[in-house]
Amino acid sequence: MTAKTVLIVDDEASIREMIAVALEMADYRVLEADNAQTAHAMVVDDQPDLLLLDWMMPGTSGIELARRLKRDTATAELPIILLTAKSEEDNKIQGLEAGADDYITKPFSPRELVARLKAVLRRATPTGVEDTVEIDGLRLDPVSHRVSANGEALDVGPTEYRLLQFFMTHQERAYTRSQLLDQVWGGNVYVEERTVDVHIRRLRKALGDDHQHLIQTVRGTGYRFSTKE
Amino acid sequence: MTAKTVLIVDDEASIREMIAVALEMADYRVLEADNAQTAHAMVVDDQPDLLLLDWMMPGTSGIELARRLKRDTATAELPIILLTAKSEEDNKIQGLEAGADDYITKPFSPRELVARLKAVLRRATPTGVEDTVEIDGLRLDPVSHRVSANGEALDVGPTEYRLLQFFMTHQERAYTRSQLLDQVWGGNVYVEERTVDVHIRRLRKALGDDHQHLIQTVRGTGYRFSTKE
DNA sequence: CGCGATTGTCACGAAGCTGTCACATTAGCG
DNA sequence: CGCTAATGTGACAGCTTCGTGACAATCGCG
Repeated sequence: MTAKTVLIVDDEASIREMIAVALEMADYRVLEADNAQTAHAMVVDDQPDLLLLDWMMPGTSGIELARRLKRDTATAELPIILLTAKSEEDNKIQGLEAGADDYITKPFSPRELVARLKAVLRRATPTGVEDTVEIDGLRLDPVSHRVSANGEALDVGPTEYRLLQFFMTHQERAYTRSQLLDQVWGGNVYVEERTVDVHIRRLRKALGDDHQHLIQTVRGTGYRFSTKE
Repeated sequence: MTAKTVLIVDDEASIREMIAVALEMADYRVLEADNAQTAHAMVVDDQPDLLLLDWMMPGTSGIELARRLKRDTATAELPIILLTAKSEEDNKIQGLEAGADDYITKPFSPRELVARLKAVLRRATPTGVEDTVEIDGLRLDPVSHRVSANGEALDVGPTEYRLLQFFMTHQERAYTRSQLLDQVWGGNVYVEERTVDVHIRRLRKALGDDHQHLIQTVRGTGYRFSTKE
């Protein structure tokens, strides 16, 4: 999973700092801006995944920025959480009307912040619907997160599961170790290429004698999933 | 009674907006999607109580989505109201055949929409009584709010009860801790994910040796309720 | 207010998973 | 047939995830 980027907009550096530390501990990438003008530019340039926006700021207020961003189709999808100093219920309504996805009143615990932020991001990025794949009696069901061979459950580790899922949805095509690392491990990990071999072996072992022929070695290149030959 | 959640699916933001405002005034929770793909994912993840579906959309059409949802047992119960631009009677027939519960032609007044929607929901949840579920000798009765195993009463705390109820009505599907927090604890609470683990353990303990195998750990992902294996 | 039940969090240990290495085996080639 | 590069395989240390008991805070109720 790639780290999400959060843009913090607040005119008080100390507050930004506090939030930034909390977010970095929770493995988010953090950007900062101290006014609406800069913030707008950064939203466009850096495309953060979420905006933490202070309500009260000199010049263009936070809510004004929120409204502007929601109006522009290019940025309308960006989830926004508004921060505000006091529990002013009136503002809350205005804030939500402006298109904010959540609303946190200061003071708040870093933990609460992170939790709310997770919730908003979770809702913003709906997980795609994946269909069950069945090939040659081998079945992978993403909904129940299970693998079975001719009805019998197979014990497959997390990485082997992802590897198999990738293969089953990309049959009949040879992949290099490097491509597999990109697709299955995720782009920016650094792992030895030979590691792929080890997981291929673990997967073959898990598949058992009946199905390991599906994972084929393409000498000098990599591996392929295929029912043929 | 908790607010009902309505998922609006339409590719035009202005229409969604109009409907959303009307529904929020009538105290419904509103979710939105602008294409069938996202909508499908949200139905699965967020489990809305009703689907407001536009007939014409780019890509997979609304009616196609309706058909798919009605075919899948997990989502077959979800009431669907189809929206359509003109009073095309042919479509109406097709729509009802696809499993839609009602059918509204644009333009419509917000009041009409809310009224129809209420009617459909009323029909869908008969007197608000949920059925008792019994699986593998384990029985959960929402009326008496009790759990029993092979006739013998089990001592289950409130949270464990809700957790079990959710699981028993959503078998064979792996859920992340995050999803469980959304579904069982409610969307906007902030709780540590590991808390789920603790309640899972309490539930397992309460179920006793005979039934705790029903709650399965999906390593690296979350948990699943299943009778198999 | 006082009491038991419930809840969320933590710390710790167990269990499982991961990446890497060293060495065995194999395929391909002249 | 012998050589070399590529791949298979078993072992293992380090790390992550999960289960579990304890505990303090809070809730519900008399």
